[in-house]
Amino acid sequence: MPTGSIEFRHLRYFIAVVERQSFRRAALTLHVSQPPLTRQVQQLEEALGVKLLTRTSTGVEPTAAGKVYYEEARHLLMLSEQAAERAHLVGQGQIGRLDVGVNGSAVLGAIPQIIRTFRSLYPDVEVVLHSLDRASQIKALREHRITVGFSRFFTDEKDLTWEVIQTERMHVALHHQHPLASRKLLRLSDIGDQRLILYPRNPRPGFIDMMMRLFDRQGISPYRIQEVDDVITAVALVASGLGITLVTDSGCNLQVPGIIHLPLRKADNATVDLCMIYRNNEDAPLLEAFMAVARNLKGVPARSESA
Amino acid sequence: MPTGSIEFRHLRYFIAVVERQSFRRAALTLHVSQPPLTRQVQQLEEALGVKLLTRTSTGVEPTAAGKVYYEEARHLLMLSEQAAERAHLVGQGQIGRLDVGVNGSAVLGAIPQIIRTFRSLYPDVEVVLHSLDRASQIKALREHRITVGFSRFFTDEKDLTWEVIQTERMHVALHHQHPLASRKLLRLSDIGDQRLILYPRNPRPGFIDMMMRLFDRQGISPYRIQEVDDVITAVALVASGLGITLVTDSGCNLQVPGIIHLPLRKADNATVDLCMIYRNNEDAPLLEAFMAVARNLKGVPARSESA
DNA sequence: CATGCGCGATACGGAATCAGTATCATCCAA
DNA sequence: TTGGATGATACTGATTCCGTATCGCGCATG
Repeated sequence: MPTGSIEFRHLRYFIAVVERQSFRRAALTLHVSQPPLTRQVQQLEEALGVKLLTRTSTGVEPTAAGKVYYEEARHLLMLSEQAAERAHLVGQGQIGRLDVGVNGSAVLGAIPQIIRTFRSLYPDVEVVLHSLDRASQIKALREHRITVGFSRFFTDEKDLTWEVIQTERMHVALHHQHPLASRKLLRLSDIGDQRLILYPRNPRPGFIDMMMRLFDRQGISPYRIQEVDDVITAVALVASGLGITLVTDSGCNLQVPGIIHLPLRKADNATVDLCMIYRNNEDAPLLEAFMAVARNLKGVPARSESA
Repeated sequence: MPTGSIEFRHLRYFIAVVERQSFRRAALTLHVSQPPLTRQVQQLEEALGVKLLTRTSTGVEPTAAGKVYYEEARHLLMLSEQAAERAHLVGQGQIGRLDVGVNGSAVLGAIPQIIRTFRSLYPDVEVVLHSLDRASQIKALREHRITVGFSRFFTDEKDLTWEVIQTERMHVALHHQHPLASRKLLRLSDIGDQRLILYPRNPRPGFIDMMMRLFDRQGISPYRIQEVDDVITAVALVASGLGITLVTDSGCNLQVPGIIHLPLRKADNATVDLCMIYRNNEDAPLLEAFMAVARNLKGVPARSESA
């Protein structure tokens, strides 16, 4: 039946007294006078209902219970310091866990480099990747299952913020025996009548719709379009000579035998963004650190990874 | 860089606020007003150098650091309670460790029963037996390696106390074909001229010297004495027909084929004590409990263990 | 045997801390 | 727009804690 509440002060004082085997000597190291030590240890003994020290004329000696509680008290103080240290580090974003939502196709781009750079700067942070499409990322953000998401574009949401991390130019991927393969540069009008393989089929609106808007802006109406699930399928079909497709800078990393990539002329503005989305007013140091890394990679071409 | 000292109060308040997700609700359960909670949590945040809670209009929510520290704080409070409980139990003598010094020959007597009874009363106390001769027990007591020792007798020491636990009568162990084997009762004078096997050879003074004093008191001078190391060797020699020996009540437990035990008449006062020794003014609840058990077994014949 | 020295325990006054009351700024909902 | 709830703040009273002075006690020493 504990009378008063035990506080860390009791433990600190008791430990000092045990270690110095004397109230007076402990008082010196603690920079307090001796009476408070006597009182605090008395309070501790009363709270525990056990005599912790045997007072002799030459000093003090812990009882059996005192020896046990001494070890426990030291352990508690150590754990308290560790807990404070841990909380501090988490607050600084030095340790912890960061859940990132990534879109299937965007993973090929700047994301690997962002994550690699982040992990080298914060080696004690666990980065968990969640493969989620755009809508799922927004849902996961609202449910706090992820802290940040990546996709090609986002719609405005009142509780979320998104920003463009990177803008990539589009390239045409075609078979090396294709009639256009000898060109150095292509324009959108060059491929309007080609058999176009676009992706992904879902979710809509998506990359396909962005491209269609680009064509539409120039009065071009592609009429031979095949929709597939992902960029890899598209490239595989191109390698089989079934048509041509459009890939980003980073999509060019997807090297497949028999396929060549030709840039589209700048004037066509055939670009696609990589966007990052997160909750408004999120006070997460890890997110701040991660966003700083991501923003620093702006403009760094995803292709120039010297492999 | 912690400004003030963290106390358990900070942890208790913080935990309540996190669990109730509100300063006001936490104040109700803690039976304090709301402002102290605000201040204590602020102090905690300042000491840790981290914001632990995000204050919203509907209540509070822990930050990443807050979640981590909440778990740590709960753990710390739990450990503190456990430490208090443990120290209390140790103080009550309910748990702990008791180191007992035993003498080789005395182990056959009341000691097994004492320890068995003690262990059934205090099942969570670890009883450690140390096989030490008389001098080693005294040394071990002074060095706090054991808490209590057992032997046949002790010399007075200013820092130690000893008391008689049990007094056993001596019996004569002899071969069943021995000429005296037909008797019901023997007197010391009957065996003065017999071939006597006594023990232990070391340390001196010991059991042999006690017996010799007994004979001397009656003007008997045994002249055919063989000293061996221990009671077991002595009994083995008796079984081989090489002489007779003297054993205690408990020594009769050492049943060997071909050997019979005959009591010595009471008038000869052929008895031997079992003594217990411990440090003066020892404030060890375990020792008190153990001594209580040992004293209660006084007069209980060691032989009457219904096997 | 007397005495000095060191130890922890105690008494009391002042300082620091804490808790309680009243109030404010803010946000959300009706 | 307004009412209700939230946490933060200012100020005052109460509690706790600490420091100085002193006591009683045990042990060593002359």
